[in-house]
Amino acid sequence: MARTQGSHSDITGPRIRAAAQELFARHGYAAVSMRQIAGAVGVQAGALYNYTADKQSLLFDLMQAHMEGLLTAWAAEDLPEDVMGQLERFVRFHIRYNLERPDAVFIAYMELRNLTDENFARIEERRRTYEDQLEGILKAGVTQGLFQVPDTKIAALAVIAMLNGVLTWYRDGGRLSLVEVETLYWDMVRKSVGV
Amino acid sequence: MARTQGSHSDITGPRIRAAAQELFARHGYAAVSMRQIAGAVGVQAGALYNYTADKQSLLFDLMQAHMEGLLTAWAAEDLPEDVMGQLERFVRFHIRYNLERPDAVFIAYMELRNLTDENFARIEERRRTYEDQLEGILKAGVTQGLFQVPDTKIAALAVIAMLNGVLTWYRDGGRLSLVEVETLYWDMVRKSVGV
DNA sequence: GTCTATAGGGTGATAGAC
DNA sequence: GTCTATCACCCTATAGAC
Repeated sequence: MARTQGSHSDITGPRIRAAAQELFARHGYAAVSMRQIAGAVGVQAGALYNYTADKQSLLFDLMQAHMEGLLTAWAAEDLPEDVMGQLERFVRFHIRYNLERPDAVFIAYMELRNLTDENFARIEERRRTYEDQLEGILKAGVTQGLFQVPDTKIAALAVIAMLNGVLTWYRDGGRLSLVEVETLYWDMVRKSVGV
Repeated sequence: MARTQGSHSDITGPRIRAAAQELFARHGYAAVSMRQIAGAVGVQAGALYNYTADKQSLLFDLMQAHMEGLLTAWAAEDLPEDVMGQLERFVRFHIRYNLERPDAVFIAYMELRNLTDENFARIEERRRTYEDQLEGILKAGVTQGLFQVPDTKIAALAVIAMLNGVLTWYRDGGRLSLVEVETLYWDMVRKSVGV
């Protein structure tokens, strides 16, 4: 069957999501118009509505896809037996995964208040599930007497906040390589949960 | 001299800044209109322009005032002689000061990309000055052999990012008191810079 | 599937009356 | 100092031609 003129359904959708992700990350969801997104893709604004119900769905789909990707990638990690090794794996995984997709991470943290209540609850549940992965490691370490952590929930939040901070300053080709950054943060995390 | 009817210059200005701060923190700068701010204050939109040149100045003034207040308050702290005591003071000061004005802190971290280039540079300089306060303590501790910190710049950023994380979950009247939170974080920071 | 055109309603900022 | 009215423009989302 011959292609209809101007028909690009298989590539326009991904290009819209890519353009929206970059623009939302740079300027913020509320500051970006559907016309800007369309312009970045090279179509008219009306064409966007063949791929998304509305602007809110575009934001939610990006955040949802990011959280699912994060959880799936962590679940696919082949973890070592020892808890200390698991914690190191988490630290390195988190830094590396987030630095590889800074726009998606930025949106996931900055645009929560632009979600509808229902969408917010769904993203929040995914985020909590991720935090629980780290807290589980900390709890196991406490049980085994390896870690000295008075409050595993707060410690998990503190570690993730610290690791997320990398995104605000890391630049490719900067003073430190990715592995050096991982190692610096792993050193701080390891000591912060120790005796 | 008798008051002109409807003249409230001495109180309307602060009320506009307070309303803008709350609305910017809750919904984001780009999502809040001058009409919304005026409505919260109880005036018409045109009246706002007796107090601010434009919307951008309103945002910048809030951020600038916050950064100056933060630096001034830290400078006023009566620091102990020992470096370990100084680090503890910084941790407790940062958590307490920020939790007392969550809206201002939220704006200072979330709305940087809505500043003009010139305004961004001025805020960024203030932020860097604050980070330098912490890095100075870490450097002194390394010199004295009290701290084991391979990279004081990264460590300062990591500690501040960790402490800022408190803002995302702390609620008045929650499971932990302010002092308990301070102590939990101080425990983690102390260990993370130790040997 | 994309286009043009448009509905219906916002936006920041200003002018001039009081 | 605040008001009302307005300018010039932008917004999301939809309808119907091609």
